[in-house]
Amino acid sequence: MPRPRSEDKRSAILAAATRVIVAQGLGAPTAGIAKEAGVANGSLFTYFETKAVLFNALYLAIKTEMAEGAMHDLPAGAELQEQFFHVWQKWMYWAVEFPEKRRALAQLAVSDEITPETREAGHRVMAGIADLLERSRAQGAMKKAPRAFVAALMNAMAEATMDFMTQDTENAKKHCKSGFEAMWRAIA
Amino acid sequence: MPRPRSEDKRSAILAAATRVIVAQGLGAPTAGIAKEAGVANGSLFTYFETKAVLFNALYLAIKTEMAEGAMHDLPAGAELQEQFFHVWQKWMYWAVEFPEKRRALAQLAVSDEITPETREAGHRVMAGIADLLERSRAQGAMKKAPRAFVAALMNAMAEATMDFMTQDTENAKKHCKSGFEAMWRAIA
Amino acid sequence: MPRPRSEDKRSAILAAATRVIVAQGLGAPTAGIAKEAGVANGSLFTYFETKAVLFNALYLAIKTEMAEGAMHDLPAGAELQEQFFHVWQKWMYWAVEFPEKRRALAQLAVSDEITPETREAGHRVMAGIADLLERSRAQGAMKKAPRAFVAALMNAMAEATMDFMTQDTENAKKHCKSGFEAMWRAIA
Amino acid sequence: MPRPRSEDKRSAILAAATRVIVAQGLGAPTAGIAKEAGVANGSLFTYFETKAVLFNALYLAIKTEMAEGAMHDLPAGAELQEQFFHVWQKWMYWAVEFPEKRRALAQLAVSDEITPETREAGHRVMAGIADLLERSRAQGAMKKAPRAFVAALMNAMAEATMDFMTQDTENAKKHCKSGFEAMWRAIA
DNA sequence: GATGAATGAGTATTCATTCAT
DNA sequence: TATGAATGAATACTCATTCAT
Repeated sequence: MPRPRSEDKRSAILAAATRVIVAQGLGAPTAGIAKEAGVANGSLFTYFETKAVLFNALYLAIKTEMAEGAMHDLPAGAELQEQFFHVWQKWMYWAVEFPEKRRALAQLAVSDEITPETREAGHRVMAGIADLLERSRAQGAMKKAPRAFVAALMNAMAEATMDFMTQDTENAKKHCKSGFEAMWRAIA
Repeated sequence: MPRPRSEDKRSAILAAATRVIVAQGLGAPTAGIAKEAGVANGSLFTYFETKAVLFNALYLAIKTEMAEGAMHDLPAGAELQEQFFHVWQKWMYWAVEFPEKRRALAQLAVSDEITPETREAGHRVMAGIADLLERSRAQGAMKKAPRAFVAALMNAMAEATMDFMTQDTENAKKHCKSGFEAMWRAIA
Repeated sequence: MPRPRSEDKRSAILAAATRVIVAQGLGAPTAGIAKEAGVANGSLFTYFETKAVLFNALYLAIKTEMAEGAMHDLPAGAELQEQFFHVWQKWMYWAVEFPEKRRALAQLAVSDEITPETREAGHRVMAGIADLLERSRAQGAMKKAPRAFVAALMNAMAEATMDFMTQDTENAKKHCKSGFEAMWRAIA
Repeated sequence: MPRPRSEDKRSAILAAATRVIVAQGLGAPTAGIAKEAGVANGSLFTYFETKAVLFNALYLAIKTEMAEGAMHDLPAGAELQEQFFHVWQKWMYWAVEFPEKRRALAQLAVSDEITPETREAGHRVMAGIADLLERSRAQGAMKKAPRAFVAALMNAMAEATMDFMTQDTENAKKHCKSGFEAMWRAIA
């Protein structure tokens, strides 16, 4: 695919979109995003054909970054539960560190602008986590439940935990652990 | 003695809004909602001052109905876990029976049109479920976690279960039970 | 012409319209006028078929009242200039006493809702003043100018004087006299 | 280097507004003005932020043009009365030549959309005439009257004269002179 | 006659996208 | 390629008037 000249400008637009979406929601004018990014409003459309394309790209970019954050430094040799907890922790702390990205992602996730293809790509990007989950589930209480159901439950619990950690950063560490344990009890 | 304001018409507008929101999202034109309700587009505004007021009213109406559905026929004398499962089941089946209401509610819930007051009222309406949860948590694995965190986890798991049941109605009953058990393990 | 039941209500509407027009201009909603008058919005239309009809009626009512105020107690036996000054004075003081009526009248006068017929009727109502003017003009500096032109000049000067008196009520008496003298010099 | 904002387009919008206001009043839709100007309806708003801003700009533009018309070719060395008559004549003939501009100005002048700042700017633009008037008044019959009052009287008489000249163009010249003389008698 | 709910045409302004420069 | 002016479709809400009660 032919990339437009400046990768910097592309990133600036994505970063600006994140900020603007958090502040004003998905209804925010593209002109505002362009301004925040320091480019002319028409230029936005040389990097992203439509607003929807921009949103899909942003969704995937944030989700990718989140997954990479979570899988970073995975202790491959360790016990399964320990590996999972490591990932969980990185995941949660990424969310606490980049609350704007997470909030933008949350808004994008419920939007009907995000296509099934983009959502599918989002899942693929999370494959590492899904794999851990799969191995944890296989012998546990939910061995008979469909894996997608279990994944949905884990995700839901992860989101709830992130929310709580972000709201009450003082006790973030405690909530992180307690959320993980609840998830592990539920699923493994 | 003019025509009195009609409760029927109010309900028709709420019901129409539900359908239209599911089909077109929150950006749907008020004119479309009015048409779907069979009233003139100006009439919508004699029942709801603004679009935002309509959305807040709808959010609360659906949430109230959902809570009433869940708490219906509660076996007050039974064991705690049994009571909770009863409520859980009614709750899930309400969601399966009225998927449009649930989808509309989900969209409204993430909208920034819904005021904190409305959200607060929504919580009050769910007090019955919150109370059961509270009693379940008090002696269990999460007795030290903040109740709001536990409530958030339960809600998240409930939503995930509803989604799954709605997607795979054939096995709805199984998923309902399995979701409840996971929740109970996690929380009680 | 068949009069509606209550003359009181009709007057209340006219009075309310005066106040509302001053406060909000001619674009003010009929509903607001009705409310100010203490009647239901539909009732306004049993007294005045349309908003334009109401405005025409109000224009004429105020103009009539103004003319009657001006011609009151005319000293029929006196010198022409004295008679004229008497009328001028009454006219100006009516304007100072009822500034709202005058402001409403001013707005109505420039509106294109007021029909030529209504304007014509307004002139007839001012016939007494016009007659004095005519007698004053006939021998004076403007004896060759069309009477309508002279009337227009006098009116314009009268309006300017009223404005000034209303703005600076402290010196109203002085301005009244000075305005009259200027008019007399110009016209007689 | 995008298309620069076009001064022509701005003027076209002002000219179109003049015509449309005369034909339909100040309530005329902006879409109509845009169409008359030959621009898209959104374009109107790149030149004037709101309808009110457009109206204020138009008021000032017409008033400026009128003042410039009146003060053109002022015979600076001549007698005061002669200078004044020169200005008066130019002023009146400007009004006769551009009756639409004058009618639009009259409508705008009574509108409450025109801000005090704009009115103030309008006065400044007429400073040349005000100055002549001031010099004429200083030694005359109205030397003791407030200058604002005298200015108001002159303006009122000027407006009345313009109206009459426009209505009866055949005798415009005569009315022009006769109006001036009346004004001079009244004021100087 | 009185009421106020019902009607639906009407309108300023916004905004994604295009395009002349 | 970058710019920002140009475009015109889209939309919440208002309001004169009508009409059921």
